[in-house]
Amino acid sequence: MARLPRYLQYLERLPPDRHTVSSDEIAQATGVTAANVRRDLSQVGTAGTRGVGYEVDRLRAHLMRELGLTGDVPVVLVGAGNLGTALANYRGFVGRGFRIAGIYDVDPGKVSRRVGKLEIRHLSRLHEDAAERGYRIGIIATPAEAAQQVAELLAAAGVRSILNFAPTIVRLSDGAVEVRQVDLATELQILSYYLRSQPVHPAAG
Amino acid sequence: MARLPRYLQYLERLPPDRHTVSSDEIAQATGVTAANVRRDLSQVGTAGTRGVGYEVDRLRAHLMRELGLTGDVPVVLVGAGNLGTALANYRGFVGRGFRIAGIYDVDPGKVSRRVGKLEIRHLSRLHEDAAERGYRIGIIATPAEAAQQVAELLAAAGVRSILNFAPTIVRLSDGAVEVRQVDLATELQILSYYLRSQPVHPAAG
DNA sequence: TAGATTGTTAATCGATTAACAATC
DNA sequence: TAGATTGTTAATCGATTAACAATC
Repeated sequence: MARLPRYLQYLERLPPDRHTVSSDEIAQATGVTAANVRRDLSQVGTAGTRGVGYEVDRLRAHLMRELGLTGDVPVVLVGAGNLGTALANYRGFVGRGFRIAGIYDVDPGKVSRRVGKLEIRHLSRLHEDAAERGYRIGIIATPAEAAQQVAELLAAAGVRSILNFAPTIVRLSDGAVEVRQVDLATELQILSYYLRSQPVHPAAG
Repeated sequence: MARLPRYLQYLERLPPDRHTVSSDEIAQATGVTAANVRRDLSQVGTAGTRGVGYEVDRLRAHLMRELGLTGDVPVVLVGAGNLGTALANYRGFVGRGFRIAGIYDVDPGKVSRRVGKLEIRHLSRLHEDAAERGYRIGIIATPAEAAQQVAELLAAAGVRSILNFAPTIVRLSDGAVEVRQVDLATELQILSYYLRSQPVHPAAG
């Protein structure tokens, strides 16, 4: 269920003195209906208390377990350009159970340079490193032309989930690999769709 | 309809000698069912030819018009850190109808530096610039703490669609502003959910 | 004509919601 | 007890799909 991470995100911003939370509060904060929140939570086996709500700590722990965020999922990043570097430095991952455990590129000008604490390694080392470091999730931040090939390398290296930022669709025949496409231009196009019928709006407010 | 951009993306990668395309081909390439493709296309008023398929050029032009990609949508970017810089340089926008028309930050160390052809401007100038440059879409690439306030500034400046990369949920009371959340850690968490029940997989293949 | 493929109907499926009994 | 809030049922809604007549 794609909403669980949103609930978790909300819980994590709650002040530490909040001990319980109601489905209605979660709903308000996340833009979901209260009935839907309760349904989602009961579906993943969370127990609230009638008349009281959900215990924040237990709910958070439960959601993290449910999402497989058991502390430390090693993530491998391919592509050390602008976007790759930004992702490697992205603060949002810290404390959410993920750790960038390796960065790869094929550009000799980039290989062996450092990004934060990690040294960029040549892509040819991906396979051997994977066995050792146990990469579970792969991020593709390469140019479009390289994405398909990188996806296949990642799959062959045992990665079972891929997040693709390259502006191209990658297809893997292996059904066991989950691929999520984050095409930034596509996101803009979706937004643009909503602009469609709106008049140009002068600066207001 | 959030699938239109995917169809368009597929059409754009087609070799120039392809004159027609069938719903089945689009379906295969984008991972949607053929019936769904036909339904989507007919819903936006595209006409195919029975027994032949869709004319590529006409379909592409139609989708672009439908998505409001009439050449040049000015996009404003707030936050000139790693992620903001990466976004400003992102190749995927070019040729997809978008143009980063302004970059803003509040850090004096960044203001008036250059990113590509653009000079980073102080956020306090956003409102006046907006009237002049007609920003339609805003991208938030700031730290989480600043995101809500930036969203409000953007809305007040007349921006009607916001893409938020900061790892926090922003809420705008103004229903006329569409906000899309692209939380990178959330994307990973969704992937992680699919890893959940899978055994750790040794490097294969 | 024969083969291909659209556009659309009708059936199905799943997700959402309102509502309320259960219960703290 | 009275007020609050869950968990779940049943109704609703919308999206997906199979299937096929229409038609190139």
